[in-house]
Amino acid sequence: MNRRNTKQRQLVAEAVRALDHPSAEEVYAAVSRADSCIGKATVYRNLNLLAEQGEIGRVCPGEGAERYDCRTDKHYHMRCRACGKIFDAPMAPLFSPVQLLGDTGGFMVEDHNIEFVGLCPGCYKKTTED
Amino acid sequence: MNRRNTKQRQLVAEAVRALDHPSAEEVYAAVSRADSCIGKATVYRNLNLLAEQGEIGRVCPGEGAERYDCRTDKHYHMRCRACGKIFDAPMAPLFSPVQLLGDTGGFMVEDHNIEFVGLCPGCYKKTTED
DNA sequence: ATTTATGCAAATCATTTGCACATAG
DNA sequence: CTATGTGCAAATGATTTGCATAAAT
Repeated sequence: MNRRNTKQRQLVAEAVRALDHPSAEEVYAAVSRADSCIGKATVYRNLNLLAEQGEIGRVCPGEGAERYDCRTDKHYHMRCRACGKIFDAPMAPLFSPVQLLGDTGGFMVEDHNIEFVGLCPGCYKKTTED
Repeated sequence: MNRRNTKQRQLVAEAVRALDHPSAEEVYAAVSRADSCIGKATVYRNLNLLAEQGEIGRVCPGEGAERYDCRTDKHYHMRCRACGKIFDAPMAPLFSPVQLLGDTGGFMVEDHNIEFVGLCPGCYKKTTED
């Protein structure tokens, strides 16, 4: 399982870094501009691979398609319920959130995520423009 | 839009209450036992309807299919990364989590969710049985 | 009687997989 | 050379939708 450095993989990694919390579809669109022959499956495969290797982050929103993240450090997100866009939450990760839990009944907590949901500036504006 | 009280809707609501954070598929399986002719679309439509009306809760896990919840009060969940099952987290909901946030840059936070991820007792046992 | 709901099948959307061919190391 | 990766099309899984029919009110 020696990973190779293909042009396609590089393009996918670059796209994730250039875009802001893109979906696979958005990465595909961006990468297609540089290499119009690239297959969507290749984009998906490389997103999974880069995420597994810790080179990019993966965001699993409560709603909508997966998104990818150039940041790989622990942080939380805010999701706009109107447009689905993801934003970094301005909040330091909880140091030891497990201390907030009572008796889990034997459930081994390994990780946690916090998602804030609301309206991004653009979508909020639209709701007040009526 | 006067909602009707159909046998199917009752069965779906009962199944959500009888099961523990079931998926739509699990609700369908349970309801099929009482009414073998029920359509899967009817189950989905009623789950959505009951959730919209606040009669049941909906859990959107970071991974895996949506799940439904007899509890409708605010609470957090723990998800087993091995079997996908959802458990209630023994933790009081944060009173005002928005206070934990810095400047959101105009993002209007309306809600938040916390998901703990790990291994449930059963799946943890399996990992140590080797 | 009317309107809301159902069952079925087909459609949709995001993602993965099989396979023959291409290519990085 | 040979394992790893690619492009394509088909498969998958969860959920939604269109439509003719059924049943609550």
